[in-house]
Amino acid sequence: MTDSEKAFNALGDPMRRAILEKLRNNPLAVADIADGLPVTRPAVSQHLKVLKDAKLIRVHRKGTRSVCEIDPEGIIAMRFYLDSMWDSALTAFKQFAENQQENE
Amino acid sequence: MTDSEKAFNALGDPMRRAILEKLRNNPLAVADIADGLPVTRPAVSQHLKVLKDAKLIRVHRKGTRSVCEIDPEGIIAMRFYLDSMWDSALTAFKQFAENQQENE
DNA sequence: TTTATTGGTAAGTTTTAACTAACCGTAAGT
DNA sequence: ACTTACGGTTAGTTAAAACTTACCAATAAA
Repeated sequence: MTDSEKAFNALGDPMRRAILEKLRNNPLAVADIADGLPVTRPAVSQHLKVLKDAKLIRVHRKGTRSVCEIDPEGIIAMRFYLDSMWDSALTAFKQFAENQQENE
Repeated sequence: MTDSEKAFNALGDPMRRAILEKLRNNPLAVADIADGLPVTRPAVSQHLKVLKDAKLIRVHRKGTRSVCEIDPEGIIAMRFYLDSMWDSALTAFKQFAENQQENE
């Protein structure tokens, strides 16, 4: 499975998007992420594993704490996929317009 | 729910990504989309509903056929979200670097 | 060396969503 | 008018994945 596939799978879940939102402005420890969310800390821990595997976050130990921050790599992978899709769509529209003109 | 939220939910599913891939280069009718996919046509029909609601595809009737094509609007919504996330991440990294320098 | 703090993991349950089978409606063709 | 092609919808089933509880390991503080 490619990075972008993993990333799309990961961000398909609203809770994981909420987690990523929490990390938008600053790195946070796991407990801080879980705080305020309507799920238990183990659930958050499992989500973090998925986000990490999709390269949407990076984690580094700081004593007993696991500090999480956004990883640009996953974001880039998704952007690349979307840009490619965007280009294809534009090309398809252009071709369609040309075909229309032919059949006039 | 916002457009980008719907779009992320929609593309979270591999089958829906496969469907979008099929539409990458040209519009297709429902049966043509279902052809080759390992699921039944009704399943595809339900996926198309989700994709349409997320503004990732547009559908227009042509006789008895429903012709589907990529809708740029949903793509744009996701790109916008990712760009915003990207900006935040960069700013956060910059701030972190500055804080590091202070504490030297 | 005890005692918190922090967080990862496993087992089992619950919930969600993907899927199929069956059915119906509409438009074209004969 | 009959028939075929094309697709949307519903009900019910199945499969996936999100979640909780319980437990354990590692670090830091007392």
